[in-house]
Amino acid sequence: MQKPKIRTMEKLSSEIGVSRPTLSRFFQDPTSVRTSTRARIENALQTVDYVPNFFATKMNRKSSRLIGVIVPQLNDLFFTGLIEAIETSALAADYMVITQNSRNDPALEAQAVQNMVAMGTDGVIMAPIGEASSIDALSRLKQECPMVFVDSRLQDHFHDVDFIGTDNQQSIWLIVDYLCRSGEPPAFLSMPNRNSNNLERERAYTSRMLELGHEPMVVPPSTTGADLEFEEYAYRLMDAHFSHGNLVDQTILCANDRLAIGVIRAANRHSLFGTPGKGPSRFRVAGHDDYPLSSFVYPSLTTVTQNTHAIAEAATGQLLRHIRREVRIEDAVTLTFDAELRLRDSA
Amino acid sequence: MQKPKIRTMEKLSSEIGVSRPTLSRFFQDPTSVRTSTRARIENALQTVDYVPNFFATKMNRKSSRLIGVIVPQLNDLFFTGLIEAIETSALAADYMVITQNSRNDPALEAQAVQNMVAMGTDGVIMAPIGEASSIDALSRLKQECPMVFVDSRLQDHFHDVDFIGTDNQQSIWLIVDYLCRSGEPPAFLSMPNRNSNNLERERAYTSRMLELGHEPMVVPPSTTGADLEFEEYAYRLMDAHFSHGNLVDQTILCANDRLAIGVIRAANRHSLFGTPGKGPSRFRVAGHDDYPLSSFVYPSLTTVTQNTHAIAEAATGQLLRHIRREVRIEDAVTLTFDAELRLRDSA
DNA sequence: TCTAATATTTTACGCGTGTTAAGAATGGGA
DNA sequence: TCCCATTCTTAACACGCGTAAAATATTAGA
Repeated sequence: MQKPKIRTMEKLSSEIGVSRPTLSRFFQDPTSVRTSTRARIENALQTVDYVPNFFATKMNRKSSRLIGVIVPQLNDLFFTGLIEAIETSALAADYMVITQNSRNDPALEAQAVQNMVAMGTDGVIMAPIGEASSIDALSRLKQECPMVFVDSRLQDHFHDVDFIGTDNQQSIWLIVDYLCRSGEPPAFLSMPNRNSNNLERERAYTSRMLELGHEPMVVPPSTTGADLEFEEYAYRLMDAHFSHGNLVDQTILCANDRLAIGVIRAANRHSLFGTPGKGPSRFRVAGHDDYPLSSFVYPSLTTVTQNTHAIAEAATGQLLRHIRREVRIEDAVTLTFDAELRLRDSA
Repeated sequence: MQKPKIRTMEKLSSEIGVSRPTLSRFFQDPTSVRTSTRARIENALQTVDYVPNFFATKMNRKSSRLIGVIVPQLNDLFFTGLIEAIETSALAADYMVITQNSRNDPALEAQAVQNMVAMGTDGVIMAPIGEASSIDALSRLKQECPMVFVDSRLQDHFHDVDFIGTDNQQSIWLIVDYLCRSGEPPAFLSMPNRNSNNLERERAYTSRMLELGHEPMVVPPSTTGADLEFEEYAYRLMDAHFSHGNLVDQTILCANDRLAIGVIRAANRHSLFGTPGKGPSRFRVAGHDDYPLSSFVYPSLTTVTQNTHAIAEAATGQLLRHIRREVRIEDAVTLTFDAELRLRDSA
């Protein structure tokens, strides 16, 4: 019942009766050997247990056929969606994906980068932590293999690195305009951490509000709780405000949907979405990203979409072009996808 | 500004003036070389760019110091939480974690398993797809290195493999008892796919209902939509029921929180949670798992906890004991954690 | 200053596969 | 049947580092 285990290609070759180099070529590309030989090998493989040693195959090779993906956290469905989509594209191009989680820790991010270098990845797709990222580690990676930023970018460095993400100005203007024409001009709630999305969205909010003749109002971020999940952070912050009667008539535009989900919970706790007999409420919330669960909260969240799938595909495509040297590094590309309005019930 | 790049330990050794084997020992354990030598090496490393080749270091070594983790999907915060916790424990024991996503596809799962064998992982923690899992691939893995099942187990095989998860009988009884004593006995909504959790929970529900003298009622699963996310699946299914006036007075116990979140959306759409002026509603929902977002939906979800952190730690600990041969394979362990009730507003 | 213990170097081989070059075998078409 | 283009075998080297044994250097203690 147990198939005999063969541990090296050498033994396998003597077992089958073909030479080792032929086997080597077979495993890299089965069509590169004659049909009859291939059949012989494939038949033999049915009867034995043999798996080529991963490390040995990657050792003496010009290309590792490995693509690295580094994300700042895994407990976020935006990033997991991104990873899955990247994997799909990469697999289609016959690349294996190695994922590393930097956990919002610059040291871990640097470590992840070093692992990529050590594994000789052909390219890396990276969602950087933000301004805390180690410039040193990233520049080392950059000169080692092609890389592409997704989701967020580093503000003052790496202008020669591609970026694929959402056009925050377009998306924020879209939602700000909608909110302003449908009710009270919104206040803005930003993320506790500082990455480019946060800054760009806040800036876009402020400038658009001014253009529309409204006074921008940014909810002061809490100094504590930066280690919390977004939902919990926003919940606590807004719960405190509501408890003091602050912001209860406001429209709140959140830097992302996960914050908005926390705000909605706080608002529900304080019955801000209309108490029976007290007439329609004026409190509204809107988000940004179209998080997978945004349509499941109550009231369902009005937001603007972030096209995870398109971003992942574009990032992988651009990286592959770099790997194939079909594009020069000098021509750094910034590819952003337009957001669409998702009108639901929260605003 | 650019540090000179050294690509091999050989060159680095001649650069620094220590022998290569000494360097090799230094990288494996800095304390294994003399303090003065270590200082010399560490100083030199400041001035050059060198990172040991990952593959070469793993090649000729008895232990790869790699732990594999295979999950059936990434777009689920339960699994991402599990992965993060496993990584924490593994990192503390100086192991690196390689994660693979089987995407609920038996072929991909088999491929993932094969990758683990190819990389010579010292052990694998695996959340199997379920009954569709490839028995062949898994048994090959089992005889190659220690493995541990988490979350779900394979019903009719691998009784000699450890399992760490939640005690479904205890958890379901807990929630069934609560629901029965606080209102109408619940109906049961199960997952579209078939893994051990699904079956165990449904069985526990049925048996407990009978014990309590109630008629069990399992909502017939939809034949379509098995490829949907749980929330969407449950939403569509229940929306159809509610549209026909079915189940609108029921208490629904869901096999997991993600289903419950979909049910809540459907219920909200049909105003099942009490319309102003129509008196309190009888419709209730409860879930299972305490999904990170369950307290953020409205009404917040009553559920039973699944202790992700404890499961991850126990699984890693058990795997490490196997790796260190501190425990024999014959003594397969089933370690389950008791659930606790999380009473919220939905039931 | 000498000895013993410890630390390091030298030397050598091994890991499993990629890769190349030269020659041998094979197969298809004229 | 013969020739040529494929395909294969053989042989050898390469990859970057782990590891072991023996030789040498360093250090501590007397």
